[in-house]
Amino acid sequence: MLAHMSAPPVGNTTARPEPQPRSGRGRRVARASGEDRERAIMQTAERLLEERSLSEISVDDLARGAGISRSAFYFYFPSKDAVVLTLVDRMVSEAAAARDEVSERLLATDPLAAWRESLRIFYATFGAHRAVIRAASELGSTNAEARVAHTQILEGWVADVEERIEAERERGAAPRGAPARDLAVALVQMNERVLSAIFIDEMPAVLEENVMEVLDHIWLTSVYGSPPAP
Amino acid sequence: MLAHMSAPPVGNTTARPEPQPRSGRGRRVARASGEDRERAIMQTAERLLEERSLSEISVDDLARGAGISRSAFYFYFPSKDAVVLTLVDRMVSEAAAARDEVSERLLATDPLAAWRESLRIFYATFGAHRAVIRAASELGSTNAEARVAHTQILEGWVADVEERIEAERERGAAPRGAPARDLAVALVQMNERVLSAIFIDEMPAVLEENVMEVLDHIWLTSVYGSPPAP
DNA sequence: CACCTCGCTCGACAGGGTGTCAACAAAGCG
DNA sequence: CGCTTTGTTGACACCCTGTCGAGCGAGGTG
Repeated sequence: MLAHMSAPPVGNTTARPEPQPRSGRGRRVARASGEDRERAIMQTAERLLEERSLSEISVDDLARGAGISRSAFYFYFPSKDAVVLTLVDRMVSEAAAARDEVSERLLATDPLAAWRESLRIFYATFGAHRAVIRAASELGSTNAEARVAHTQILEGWVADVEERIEAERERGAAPRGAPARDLAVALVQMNERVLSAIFIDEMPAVLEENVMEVLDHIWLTSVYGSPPAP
Repeated sequence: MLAHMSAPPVGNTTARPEPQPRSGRGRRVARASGEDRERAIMQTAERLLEERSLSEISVDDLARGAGISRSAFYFYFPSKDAVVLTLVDRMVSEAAAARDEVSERLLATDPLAAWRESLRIFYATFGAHRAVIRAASELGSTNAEARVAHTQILEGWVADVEERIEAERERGAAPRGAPARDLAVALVQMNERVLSAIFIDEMPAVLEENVMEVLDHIWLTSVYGSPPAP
């Protein structure tokens, strides 16, 4: 394996001589003023990402933005990528919390509303951090750790959706058609793709004012409907 | 705009002092043995991309693989990215030709079969060049020209799908539901995402043996079906 | 045949980015 | 007060990219 890629893997905290116990991705243990600097770095990152893409931002930019030297940056994060990963973590946790709340509230009483509400949760949460979404999708193509995280996140959503589909089939509300797991994967991936296209200002994209209607339509018809006979 | 990104934009052929007339993306006008070298570079690229990601391949690797020096490489292509773009062009043309053939043959007589066949075309064509797909998706996140090309390609497919949906609605075979254009965008993007996940060995992914069934299902239910009443 | 153009090749260079290190400063703390 | 922890820094060693001027060799031209 080559080790000289332009965006090297991050976070193999184990193989690094750490003077202090660290949690997760190179974040220092909570202590004193260093917390401020760390926050400053993350804020700078989020701010710069609103203007340019991740590959157009250097460690130096991040450091200067936070008022420290480039080398000092490495005291707080092992790499530029690690900063983005932290930003993404935060955003994903936010979405997970909101989704759990919806499941709790609607799943048993009104499944159709639960589908719709869940879709709206992701739209709202991720729509509020478009710069982070853009960076995350960029990261996925170069950074192995990012891909692992991405996999875990999707896997969680897929499992949740699969379970709901099975439940609807169980109670006779949805027909047994395509394999539930694979249907779930496809729908989750569609969501991801459709929403990020909108957030990243890709073209073509679904008109933002129609996106919830369209996603509702595809999810509900494919879960509850059967294809036409030939 | 900063110009010091690690993967700089390519192909602005206009702003470059070209000694010879060039067509498209820095490709030389057809002539002598240079053609061989150019092919050698492309072959090397496709071969190396089977093993490592685009960012792990340097211009030097490509040049050495083709038996020339790094500087000589720049005689043939303005950048690493341009090589990939050329590879992608080739693949997309292939898919376009196949799709046109299907439209011609099935669209008027058997619309349902036309949907199914079209899905299979993309699966087969792109599945045959997985390394290129991987590289293309990596390129999209850093290279502006790649994004433009991507947009044009998708826009073409979307227009085609939208037209077919409208036609089915016109003749009363499909219900008028979600806006046809937006439905088309969402479905095309889903395809792209689901298939590349499979080809790139992402996880989670739809099981490859189920993918056609699942895509058929989602396309047909969402085009021909109506969502359940609350 | 001599010449010259032109396609092609190369080494060297300049510039930018990354990650690491040893050394230094300042702030607790026993 | 000395020692450790927490920050901070400049310098260094690399890697990669894109450009340039100079050179080489084969084919056409006079």
